[in-house]
Amino acid sequence: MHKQTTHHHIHTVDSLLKKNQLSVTAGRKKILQLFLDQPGALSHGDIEKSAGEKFDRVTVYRTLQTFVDKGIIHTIPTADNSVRYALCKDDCSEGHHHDHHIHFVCNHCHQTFCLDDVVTPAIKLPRGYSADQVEVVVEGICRNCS
Amino acid sequence: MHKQTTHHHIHTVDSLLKKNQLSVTAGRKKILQLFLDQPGALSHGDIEKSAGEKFDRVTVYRTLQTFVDKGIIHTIPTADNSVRYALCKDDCSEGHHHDHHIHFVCNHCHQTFCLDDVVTPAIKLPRGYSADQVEVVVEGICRNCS
DNA sequence: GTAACTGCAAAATATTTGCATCCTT
DNA sequence: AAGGATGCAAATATTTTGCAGTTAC
Repeated sequence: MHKQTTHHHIHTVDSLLKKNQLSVTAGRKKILQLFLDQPGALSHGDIEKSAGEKFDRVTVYRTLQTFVDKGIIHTIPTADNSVRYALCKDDCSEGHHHDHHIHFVCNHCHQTFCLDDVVTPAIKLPRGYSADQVEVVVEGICRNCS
Repeated sequence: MHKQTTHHHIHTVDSLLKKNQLSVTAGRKKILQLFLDQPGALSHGDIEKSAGEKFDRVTVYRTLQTFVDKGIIHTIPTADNSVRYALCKDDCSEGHHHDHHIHFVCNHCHQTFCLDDVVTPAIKLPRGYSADQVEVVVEGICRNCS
């Protein structure tokens, strides 16, 4: 007699994908795991040349877009051209991102972090303007580099 | 006897270029004038297909980069891929941008504005982090569209 | 089995570089 | 006249699209 196991292993990655009605595929699992394995944000290039893995460029584009659409990850605005993605930890849903935390770009190690504990401040806009979303990106030196 | 005139006409565009030790060329004047002529931000594409003008693509790239380097314009961080530029109205200098205003992206007309009167709020960072610059981008509906 | 996902090829876009020519100072 | 700026050609890089084969459910 062998030990009973549930037939669905509740890996975090799997459940995240299932929760969003996405097929659980090897590629998606690996890419999502990359986000979970580190605290920062990842660019398309980071993922494509990820250690040991060899992801097809197109699959990475499509996977990232799918994750953004589903509210699993979000893009981070940066003054330079680069597009970076980070896990959504707030209550994002399909078509609606609600990231109320700020983003921090370290000028030393060049990593990007979501500071989940720092809430975006209220902005007092001039008459006539109304805000849907406020994005804050702070540049400076991160905890690891200071 | 004729009225005395200075031999350097103080056109805004000319003086801006001279102040930054740049040769005053037709292309630079026209591109800089585009920024002065409207309140929003411009993308590379906006400039290239600017009404009536036909700018060489490469010249636009080089001119924008030159202006950024000199602190005449600055890039605006956006969550989507697009790169947009706006005039620096603060005290920017070569190699150091100091834009303390916020940026506003209208979800209706899709224009980007610098709200010069809205100062970026102070952000209280967690211990260990230090800030060099704070970028705020607000998305919503602008005055003209509301 | 069927719909969804992936990988390859290739198209479409965007950006950079080299160099000869032209313009500003 | 000399150095910088421009325009063209072409090299690179980035992103999108189509389609046939594969995989998840």
